[in-house]
Amino acid sequence: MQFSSRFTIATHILLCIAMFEDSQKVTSNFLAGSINVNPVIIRNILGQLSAAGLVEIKAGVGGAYLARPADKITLLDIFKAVEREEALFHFHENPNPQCPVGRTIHKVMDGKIDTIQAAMENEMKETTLAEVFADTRKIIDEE
Amino acid sequence: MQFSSRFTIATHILLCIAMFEDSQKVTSNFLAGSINVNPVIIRNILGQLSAAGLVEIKAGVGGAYLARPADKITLLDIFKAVEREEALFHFHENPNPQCPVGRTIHKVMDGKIDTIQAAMENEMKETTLAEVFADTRKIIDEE
DNA sequence: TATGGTTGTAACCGAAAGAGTTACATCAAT
DNA sequence: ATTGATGTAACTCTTTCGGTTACAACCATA
Repeated sequence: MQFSSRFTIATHILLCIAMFEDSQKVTSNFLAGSINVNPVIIRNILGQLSAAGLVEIKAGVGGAYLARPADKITLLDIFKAVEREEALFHFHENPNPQCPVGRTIHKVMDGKIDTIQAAMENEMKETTLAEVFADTRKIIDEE
Repeated sequence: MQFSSRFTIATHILLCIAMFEDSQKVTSNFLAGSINVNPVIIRNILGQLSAAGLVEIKAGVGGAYLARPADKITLLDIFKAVEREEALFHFHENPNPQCPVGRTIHKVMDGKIDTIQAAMENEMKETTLAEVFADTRKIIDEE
């Protein structure tokens, strides 16, 4: 299993907006060109980012803008905006209650799974879009 | 996206083996009864656990046994045994190299993604089968 | 107010993977 | 040889992702 590419595409979108929103209108077609996917995919992800309050989109006239400063957007915000809301692990639903292991497995494992998921999310919370943007800017300036 | 239920099923399998291997022959049919899925699914996962060196299976006569002590098996061992080997995040493949963001996004994000994945795996490494087994035993004894 | 560039979405398609099942060859102790 | 297991191939069904076309709705502005 893998997370969908929506997370990296969404990050790419936000970086492009941060980089270009002051100098030009950032449309789904413009983003599609940079990311190299179909504009509809961009519009769908952009819609998710908008619903999550990370970007503002000008309907009709076009263009996407950050809805709050880049240092107030973490990778976890991006991740939660584009990944379906659900538990990280799919638990087998119907263990046999007549087996001692079967009727206790959920009690024992649910907490472990939560801890594992929390470890991942805490790590994502550590990095902001502003940091990623600074890294990007640095590499570009060194070229 | 979600991890498949193979991880929780595999953990369930190993707990059953730890619980019952001394008192009875633990076959795929027995396990299928406790987990409440088709025996073929058990055999496939058991095969993965065997390939990873976590269990030994007696062909012909039948029965599965832990290949090493439960305190030497971590949740990460189980996870890696049953999940396809690959990166956690699916990165969009072909960002446009003519866009400054497009040509730097991999350099910037690859490391972040590795760190996130490592955070999850480190957390999984913290818990052993022996601990999960002890928790299970404790709940059963309190019933 | 008509135009034109955008966004928002519905409706598809194909590929891949998970979950489940049946069927059967193979194995090894008795 | 029999018997109860395992190993595995083959198939179905469902869901999701990634991709695409098509088109309605939107709105600044000419």
